[in-house]
Amino acid sequence: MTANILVVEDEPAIQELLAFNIAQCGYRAIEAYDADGAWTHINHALPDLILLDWMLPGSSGVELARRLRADQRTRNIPIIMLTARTDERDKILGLESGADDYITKPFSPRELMARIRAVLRRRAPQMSDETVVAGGLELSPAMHRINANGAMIDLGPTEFRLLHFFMTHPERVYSRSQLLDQVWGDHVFVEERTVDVHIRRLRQALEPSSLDRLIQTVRGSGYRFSCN
Amino acid sequence: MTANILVVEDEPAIQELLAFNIAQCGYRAIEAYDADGAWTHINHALPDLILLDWMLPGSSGVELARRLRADQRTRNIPIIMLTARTDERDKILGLESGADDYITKPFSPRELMARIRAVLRRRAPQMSDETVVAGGLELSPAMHRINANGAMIDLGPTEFRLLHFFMTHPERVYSRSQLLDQVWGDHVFVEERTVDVHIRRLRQALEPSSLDRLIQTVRGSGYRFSCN
DNA sequence: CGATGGTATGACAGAATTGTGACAGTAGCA
DNA sequence: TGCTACTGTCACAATTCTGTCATACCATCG
Repeated sequence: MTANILVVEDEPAIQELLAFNIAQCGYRAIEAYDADGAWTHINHALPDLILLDWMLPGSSGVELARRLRADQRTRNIPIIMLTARTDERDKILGLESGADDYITKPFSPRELMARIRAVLRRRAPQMSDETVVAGGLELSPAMHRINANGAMIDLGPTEFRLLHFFMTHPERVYSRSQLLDQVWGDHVFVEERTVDVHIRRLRQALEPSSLDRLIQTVRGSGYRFSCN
Repeated sequence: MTANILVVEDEPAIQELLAFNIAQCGYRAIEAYDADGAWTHINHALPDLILLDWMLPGSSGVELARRLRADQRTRNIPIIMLTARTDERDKILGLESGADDYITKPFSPRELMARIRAVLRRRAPQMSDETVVAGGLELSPAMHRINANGAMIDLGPTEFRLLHFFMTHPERVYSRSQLLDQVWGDHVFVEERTVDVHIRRLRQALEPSSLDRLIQTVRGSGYRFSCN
């Protein structure tokens, strides 16, 4: 899973340092030098994480962070703020504006990478765009479409993610809490029984195609998507 | 399975609330009221998770966290920090000192338990997930499935655990009380005869594949799973 | 051969787990 | 702003699982 990290930083030297460390860790760094450049990149492809400098030419990093939080598409992208000062007020402002974490320059690359990993680990896994085929179903994340033996099936966002997870992890039993972690994200706090309800809704949607038995209950353990 | 959670909290009311919720979730709460008490418990038996209050009499929670991280034995025990303040700076400090997660009072028990589960799950991925093969049977804990010469066998939770134990401990006789300890857990109180009933149910499930003779009765001693 | 102690089996009620329909709050959208 | 669709939760129904008996069965031994 190579995550794309958008680095918004106007100083080339630091930009380069960050890019080097990020690449070292197996992630891909995308460079932006101001808020406008950042938006361009974001509109082109949503990054998995944004490393955002507090001081930017034009509009500040905090402002960009606010804009990111206001937009539905970018709302859930984690942000780590970078600042040159140790000014405490900056920390408060940065975190209030929606940043997930915060680090001051000069920082040790090791600490930064540790935080990046922590933030990435915490976020809900991203769904790839590849079409998945399993058990007579064809699911295309890009088009948000499901083809069941020629019939189209419409699902809500949650059921869609749930089915996508099952289709990419077939034949294996997942407990309710594992499903919550994988499909809802491990920072969400909902009742475990909520999973049951969504399983039911998913089965209900698959029923017209007689594919509802693909999702099996394993009493005492959880649920399983089985192609047999 | 039942994880021990050390709760380091000086306020009895909160201690009790935490203990109640932890017990509710099936974990065991161990109580400590200060850093020294915590060390005593830790030296006695390593907990699976530590719930640590930020404000403690004597040395602070952060200090205890640092000490835990410095010690080889306790380095890998996950820590969740509790704090009364909503000051984001504490969050930074807490995470820097080695905590795995962080929660502010007042917290919802549900959120706290969700985090506990998440942390425990991250740290301890399923242990014996490996497929076991013995006596013409193939048992996969991950899929919660049993393959008997191509035929799928469905078992209830108890029979599944029983068969899993037998397959991982073949050719040896176990008494009823040993089986109760190993399969049911050594804290439950059930009649020894109950084992007979579950043995029968297991044999019944294996019968269609003519594999019921794998489980042999040793009169006066117990039962044995034999591959011959 | 019958007595004896241990084991197998079928039935059953209570416990535990899961399925289901309803509902209110919320978020997205026009 | 109002409308629509989606979510999470609950209460209750339906199902399955468990532990315990009572009884039938069997090996062993006097």
